[in-house]
Amino acid sequence: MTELDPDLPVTLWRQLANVLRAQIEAGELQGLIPSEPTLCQRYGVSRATVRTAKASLIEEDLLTVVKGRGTFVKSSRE
Amino acid sequence: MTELDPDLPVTLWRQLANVLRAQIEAGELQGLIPSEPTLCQRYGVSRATVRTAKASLIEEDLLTVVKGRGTFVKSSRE
Amino acid sequence: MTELDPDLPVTLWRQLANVLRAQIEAGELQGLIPSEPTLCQRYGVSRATVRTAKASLIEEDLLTVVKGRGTFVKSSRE
Amino acid sequence: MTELDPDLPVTLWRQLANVLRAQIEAGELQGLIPSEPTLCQRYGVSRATVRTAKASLIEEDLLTVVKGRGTFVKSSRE
DNA sequence: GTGGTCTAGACCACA
DNA sequence: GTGGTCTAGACCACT
Repeated sequence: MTELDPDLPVTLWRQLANVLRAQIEAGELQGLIPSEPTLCQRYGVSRATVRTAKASLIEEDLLTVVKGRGTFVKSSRE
Repeated sequence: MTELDPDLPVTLWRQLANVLRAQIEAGELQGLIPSEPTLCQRYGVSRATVRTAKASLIEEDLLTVVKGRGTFVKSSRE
Repeated sequence: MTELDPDLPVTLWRQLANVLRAQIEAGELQGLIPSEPTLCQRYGVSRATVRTAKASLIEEDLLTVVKGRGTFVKSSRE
Repeated sequence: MTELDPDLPVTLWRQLANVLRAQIEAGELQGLIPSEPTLCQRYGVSRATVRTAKASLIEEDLLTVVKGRGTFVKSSRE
């Protein structure tokens, strides 16, 4: 599993966004992505970090959120 | 049909309650109101949202429930 | 699919219970069984018929109900 | 620990409200009460059940909520 | 075939 | 890391 490094001169949320973006572009992450608590545990970061990383990917139009359902990788990708 | 907007800064159940209240006051909704599953479909929300909206209108004394029969607009309205 | 016959001198719910019991004993029905509305559609019977059939299988200790989750085939079967 | 019984002819949320009310009146529950997920685990119920129970105690003016902080036993009790 | 209760778990706003 | 809102869908009691 890709690890995040708090000692890098890059914010944790940006590292996490990079990791997730890479997984999406590699097709490893499709459809419904893991929940926020799951991502917190998996990458050992706080909820705020996960949310900021997700917000940045939503801004990039890579993710979309459905309230009460979860967060999904945008399907309109080729 | 009145639409609900998940992006408004007011909860969905409150929007739904407002819509139903307006229909009741306009006399468009009388007697037996549509069932909860029907309201779910019509407004694209979950049953919990429908129930919360209805609970608020019952609290306002606009609706009344008859077990096993359905929910009715209070007749003591002029 | 096994069909139920309203013209038989056996109640529908008993026919349905027999069908389900056979499926359980054949191992075709395991774990979570279909919901009540699904069974209604599949066998073309009313909700009451499904519930009576299920009640009889629960009485026989073949099924167990978990509120809010569903109905399960009893695992303590060998 | 007080147990809740799904088989009693009283709803789970009402049983839970009764338990919490008794603890408050006995002084066993003071200040910040356990979080909703904690109460879910402790009493083996869903969050919706916990929330309904809490809503009834808030209605009774036994509890008060501070957004983002938690739920507290009303201090104006002697 | 209605409303009543419940489960499981998601994201959101706020501190 | 809390409570707030929401989704999806189960069984139950009653008519």
